Amino acid sequence: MKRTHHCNELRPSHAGETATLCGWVHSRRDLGGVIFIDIRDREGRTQTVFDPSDLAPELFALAGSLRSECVVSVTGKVRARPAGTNNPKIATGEVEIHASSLVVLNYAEVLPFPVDDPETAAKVNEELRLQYRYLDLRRPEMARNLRVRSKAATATRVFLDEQGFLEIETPTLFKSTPEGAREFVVPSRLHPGQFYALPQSPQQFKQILMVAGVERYFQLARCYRDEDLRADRQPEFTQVDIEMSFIEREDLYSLVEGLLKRVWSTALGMDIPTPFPRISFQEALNRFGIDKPDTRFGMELVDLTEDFRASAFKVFSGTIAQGGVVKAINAKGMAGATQGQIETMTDYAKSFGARGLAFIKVEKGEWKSPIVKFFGDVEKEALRSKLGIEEGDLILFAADQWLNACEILGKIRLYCADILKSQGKLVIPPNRFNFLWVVNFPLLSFDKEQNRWYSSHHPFTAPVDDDIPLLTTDPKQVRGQHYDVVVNGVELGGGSIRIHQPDMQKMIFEQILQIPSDLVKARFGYMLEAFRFGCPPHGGIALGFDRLVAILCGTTSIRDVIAFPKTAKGTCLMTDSPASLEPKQLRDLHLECRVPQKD
RNA sequence: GGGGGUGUAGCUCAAUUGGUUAGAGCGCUGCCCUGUCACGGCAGAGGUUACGGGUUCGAGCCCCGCCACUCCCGCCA
Repeated sequence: MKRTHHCNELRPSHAGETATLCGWVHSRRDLGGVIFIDIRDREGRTQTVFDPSDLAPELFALAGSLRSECVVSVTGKVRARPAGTNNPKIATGEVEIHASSLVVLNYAEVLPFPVDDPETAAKVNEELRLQYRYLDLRRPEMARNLRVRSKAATATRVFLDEQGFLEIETPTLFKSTPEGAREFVVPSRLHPGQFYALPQSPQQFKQILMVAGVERYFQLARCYRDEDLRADRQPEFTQVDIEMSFIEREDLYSLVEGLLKRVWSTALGMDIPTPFPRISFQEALNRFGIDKPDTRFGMELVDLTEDFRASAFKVFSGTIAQGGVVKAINAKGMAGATQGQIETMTDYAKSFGARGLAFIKVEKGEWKSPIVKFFGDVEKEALRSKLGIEEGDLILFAADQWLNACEILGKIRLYCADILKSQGKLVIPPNRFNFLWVVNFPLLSFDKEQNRWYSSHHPFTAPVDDDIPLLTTDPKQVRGQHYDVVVNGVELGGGSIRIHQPDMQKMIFEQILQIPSDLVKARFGYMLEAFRFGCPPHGGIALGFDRLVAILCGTTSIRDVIAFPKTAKGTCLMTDSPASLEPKQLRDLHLECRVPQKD
């Protein structure tokens, strides 16, 4: 049975050699007199031929009894195929194995769905694919995704090792830190009534490792968040977690640029240009209406506030008088938008608290709009020149406070792009990767309901040095030393330079975030204490590894790049988890369930 | 927690306004076939229309409930 070659290896130069292939029956073509069986393994597939004229009848019958996905070992002489019978579709298409022996290592029952035909298999209900994940993963596209993931992980480790980083594991049994994401909780048998929590990220450990003098740490860290799922969010996911001492922001940018350059080159053979453009949070919102802009297409937001400050159209001028702004985008080629599409966009606007959505359709040389009659000639001319209005355009307006107006149009911009893509009017090459850094986020945001400030990112983020005096006088204006790396409108990761002075950290916790002193001590006391014993300045980043691999693989769902993902309700259809416990297990854990146990 | 979509043969899908025995392709089973590679030909089996109620002379289709999958909002420091 010993395998001599894999199924993507044999070429005409091997003719005359005896070879043994092991793998799955990909397809069987029984012509009555001669049987062709394609053997598939992880690398590819190779045709074998069973010819009754030189085979024992039992062996020929055995070949005839095979069906799809049986596991076999076939031995025979490699030979060039007869003239005119080459198969140019596969790499081994010029040769075949003239079988002299066949061992059936295992039979396969009829499969619940086909794995041999990519077009059919790709359309199979995901529920079924998840239930029989081991079959789904046999499909070449899924096998390729696993391989890309492995390549990306290895490239990451090699690159960071070259850069002097140590890979260090941190605990997955941690404790609850109620800020941030909801946590998965693990009961303790040895400590009745006490619980571990699975970490939402190794944030605190990696900072402690800097205090420990590690200087350069990384980990492909599994993280856990008990929040609702999305196509790009799973309850357990993997981060490339990085932390470095004695650095400033620029040091980290160039490290991550080098890392991503290496990953793209290893996984896709592509050179991505570095350094990445930098854009401030302010500019990202002003131009794209979102803090993770997709810059692969234009349709940028245009500010019209000054043009409408004195407008007769009170909806605009009134908003401006109250400190708001008027902005617009030009969705080129969307004048034919349907009533339903306009309504969807209006609903977006309303979900942000706007009263409605103003628009102009430019059709047959006319500006069709419920509001254009309120505009003066100067205003119309400003629109025409600033927005570059032409036949077939759809202009969409937002008049609101700055952030709201930006976010409304940002949402609509992406919606319009999707429509234009589906109509073929906007074409984005699949190998286009627009990386950029978004920087200078506000350190703090205000929670109106609770009447207090909270960290935009997390409470360990250092303020920009120049803004430190503003912490007590004008917190809103304080910029954080936080950065996000974005590609094609996807937030790939984020991080920051951390606070390394214990006094500053304590001040942020207690005075700015208004966390009571005793709570700070209970939750973060060990950290503040650590900082007092010689903490180097440090910073880091966490990259969403699943998202990164999904982008490399050209898919929008990270389920396609995770071997055994959870469903949208957080269950595993293959293993049927989560599941109930035996009463004894509950007793051992000192737990009582108030919900009837499902079997 | 909220909103949208889907659920019909093993798989992918169809089924006019609520109307006869729920169809097709692939797969599967049997027979035939010595150069196929989406092999081909002939024949055949296969259905609790997710599930539970209701309306109706009659429900795959309409109504109510429920389950699963999925997308989005909230949520994800």
